[in-house]
Amino acid sequence: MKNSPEPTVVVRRIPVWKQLLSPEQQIAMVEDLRGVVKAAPLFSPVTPSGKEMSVRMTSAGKFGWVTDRRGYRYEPKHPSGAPWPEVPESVLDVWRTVSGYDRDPESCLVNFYGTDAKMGMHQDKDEADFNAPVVSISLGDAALFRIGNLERGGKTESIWLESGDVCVIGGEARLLYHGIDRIRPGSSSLLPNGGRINVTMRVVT
DNA sequence: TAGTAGCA
DNA sequence: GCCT
Repeated sequence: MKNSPEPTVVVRRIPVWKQLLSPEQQIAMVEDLRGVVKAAPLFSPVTPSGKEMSVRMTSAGKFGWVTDRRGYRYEPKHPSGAPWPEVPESVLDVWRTVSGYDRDPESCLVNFYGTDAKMGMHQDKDEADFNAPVVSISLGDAALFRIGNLERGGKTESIWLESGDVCVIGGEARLLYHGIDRIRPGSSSLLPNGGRINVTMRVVT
């Protein structure tokens, strides 16, 4: 992969590389992610308030992000008790290309969005060190990504993230509220059954 | 409040 | 899209 290319666009201090991954790289990554899901099956997380999230998720790496009535946190094992699988090399390559960070990620969260899935506005703040960025990879159907402010409320900006796009949430943007408003069904043929995969990598400790 | 529904 |  190219070394530290310039981002295509920057939205609210979040750099976005459109089509950083070629179609061939996207296909290979999806194949790697199928291996992750086989070892650590997708589950439907429940928020601390007891509501089921519309995305299904799993993780790879040393820690995986989970939520249930006990709260949001990183855990060293899948809810089944099995250890999380290794982060695929294809995914790590993206981190090393765009993160600008020395340490490798300790957590790789894999979120699957069906046609109707959404993600409400939130901050990523379950990590110990906000100096490390969050790197996000989009695969499959396009998603409307909304970026807000350091506190709830106020004006927001949106951008469509398409298959192969990568963005980095770091620096001054690290704690911005953000979310996914909707998925555009049929916008990609990468996933035979449609939907979107979002892969996010983080340093957790 | 990593949620939802309702109205326009 | 805006509101909560």
